[in-house]
Amino acid sequence: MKITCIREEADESQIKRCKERVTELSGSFDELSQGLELAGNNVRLKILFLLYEEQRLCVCDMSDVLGITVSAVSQHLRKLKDRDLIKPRKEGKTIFYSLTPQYEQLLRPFFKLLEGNKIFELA
Amino acid sequence: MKITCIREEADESQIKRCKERVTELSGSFDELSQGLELAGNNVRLKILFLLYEEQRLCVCDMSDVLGITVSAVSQHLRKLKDRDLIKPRKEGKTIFYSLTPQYEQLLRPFFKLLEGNKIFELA
DNA sequence: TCGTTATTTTAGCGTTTGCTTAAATGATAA
DNA sequence: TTATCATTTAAGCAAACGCTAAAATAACGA
Repeated sequence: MKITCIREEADESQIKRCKERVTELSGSFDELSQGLELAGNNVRLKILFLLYEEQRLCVCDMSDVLGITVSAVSQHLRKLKDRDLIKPRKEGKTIFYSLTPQYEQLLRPFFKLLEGNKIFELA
Repeated sequence: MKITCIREEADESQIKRCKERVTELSGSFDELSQGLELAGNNVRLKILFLLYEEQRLCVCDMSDVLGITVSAVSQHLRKLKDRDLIKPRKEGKTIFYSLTPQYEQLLRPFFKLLEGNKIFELA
């Protein structure tokens, strides 16, 4: 496995700078990429957005809205919960999920775009 | 497969509202989730951030910086290019990649957080 | 207690991902 | 042309993903 590519005209100082940057921000890359990976699934993005608009929903209703089994939704919710994107709150028989404040804030720019159906206007 | 969950206390109007929302924003969910999925990979997030900070880099240098083979980097770049997150530009023997303006803009909030190593401050 | 309701967990499956190695382009310079 | 450099593509594989169906919890009410 040849990892190091030595271009003749490579800018060594740039490469060094980048390597240092990647090292020092390593933890942030891990944290953020794991969050984005969760939001980067079609079903989970819908769940997150619906929680943004509706404040709270239970597994049962999400299953109905999204047209997949309760079990499938529950498995998505576990992933989101494990990484603290959402939190559960029990009320009577039912468990309602909500966005955590920090991810509501982090993802707000995207929710705003979705809200206005403005995603395609990027292009 | 039982998709519809009828809770006794379900808010039918809320469910109806959510279904309509999911339907009308369907295209935006697809578009955005596909973009986030790409940014939600550790290696690709680093690539995108490095392009944000350095303006342009070639496969060869990224391979060096990230410590994976040129081939692996090239395969990530293809995915990013296919969805218009980045664009190639040939200069001499070398192909330099840059962020497209629309995704530079879309992802800027995250780049700003990364820049200051502020991801953990979310919690 | 026994059902019933809401949810989670387990098992299993087909598909997709990300990587490596090796082969294939493409383009430049001798 | 041939050789070399930069990059991409193909093949193959182990691991992860997302789903369903079925079993397991958990908690409430008759």
